[in-house]
Amino acid sequence: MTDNQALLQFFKALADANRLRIVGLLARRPHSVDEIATVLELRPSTVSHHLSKLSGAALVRSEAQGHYHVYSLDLSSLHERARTLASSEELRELAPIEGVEDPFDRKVLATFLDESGQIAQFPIKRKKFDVILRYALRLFEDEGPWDEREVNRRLETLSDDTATIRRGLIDHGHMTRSAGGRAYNRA
Amino acid sequence: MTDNQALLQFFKALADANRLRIVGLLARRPHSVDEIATVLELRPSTVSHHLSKLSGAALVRSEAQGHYHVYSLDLSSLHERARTLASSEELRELAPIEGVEDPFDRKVLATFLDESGQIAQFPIKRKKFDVILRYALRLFEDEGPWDEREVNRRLETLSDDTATIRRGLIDHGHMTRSAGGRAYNRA
DNA sequence: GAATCATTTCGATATATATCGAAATGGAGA
DNA sequence: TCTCCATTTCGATATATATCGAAATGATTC
Repeated sequence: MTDNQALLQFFKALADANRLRIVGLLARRPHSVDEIATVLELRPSTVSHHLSKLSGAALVRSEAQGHYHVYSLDLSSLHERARTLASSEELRELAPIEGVEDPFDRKVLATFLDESGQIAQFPIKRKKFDVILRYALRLFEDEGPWDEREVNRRLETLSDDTATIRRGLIDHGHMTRSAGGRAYNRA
Repeated sequence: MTDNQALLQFFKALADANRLRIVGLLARRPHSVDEIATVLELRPSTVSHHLSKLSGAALVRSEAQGHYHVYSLDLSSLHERARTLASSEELRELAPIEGVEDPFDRKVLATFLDESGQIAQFPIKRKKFDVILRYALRLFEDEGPWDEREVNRRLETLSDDTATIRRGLIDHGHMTRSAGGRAYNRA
């Protein structure tokens, strides 16, 4: 389950009028299935269905007490989601970068690329900068070597500051230079 | 449209994978319908459908630019909802108090009553305290007068502190005493 | 171990809605 | 005014899901 799937499940769990009413009840105190069914005038089986959706989204937790299952609200989960909604960075990650599987890479790219694919800002941390560099390497999957003008031409699709990327690719060992520095190759 | 309906609409708007992706795109920069359709590989009519749902929840706003309609994310609305999720008081209001129509009264009762109907805490502000008192008056809809023991017996369903309510009912003019203070009547 | 009780699961049905193609709309530019 | 273009609306269809009653489950109590 990816983060995005979990977030979707969260919203689906709350996208129902009766489930919102259940959350409202549990926000006051824990309730059993039967109590909820009585107050909301629903069948126990229906309430159980709703609770399983809320539980799947980690919004509620249940504890067995005698014959009853007592459900209570998981506030920490709610607060966590509230933080996501308030964070522009996390929102950007909702639109995944095509073809990047690794979650960390996705997160970094979502943060530092704008939607047109341009690098909005270079990461300071080496590990994150490396993600950008590996992403840039995708532009060089054909047979090398390439001269500096060609390298620049391709890197321009990522940023005006081609020099920073080019230097990074060399310094981080993703590319090597030969022919007296005039020819670039993949490492 | 009540607050709760609006909140439901908000969650429904976000309870779809493609709409979450659209939000992710708009979190980076404004997009036209056609751009979104291209990136997400959906028909423009489908994207338009989604945008109208997001717009109905006040999550996005659109501006006409030439032939294009440019949609952008309404962050203030998102932040507002994030605050709701983090507020236990607002969550409690999701389960309405039976038979109370006035929105202000509902809010006050949701805040100061626990689900068992007990008064969790007495409001300081006179206006809110008055809501509680009017709620307490529901216990006296039959023919009076009632003696103090009877008044207390009924008020016990609301709070152990029957004296505070009883005094409030007199002081705020909802009830009067007669027969030398031994008989209580509705004002 | 048997009976009881709340809860869950299952099967069925009705409603909601995501998606598309086609047609309508409405502005911008000629 | 007429044309063009993106967008929206409409109609149709397929999928998802809310709800219920009945049956199964599982734990507690006698």
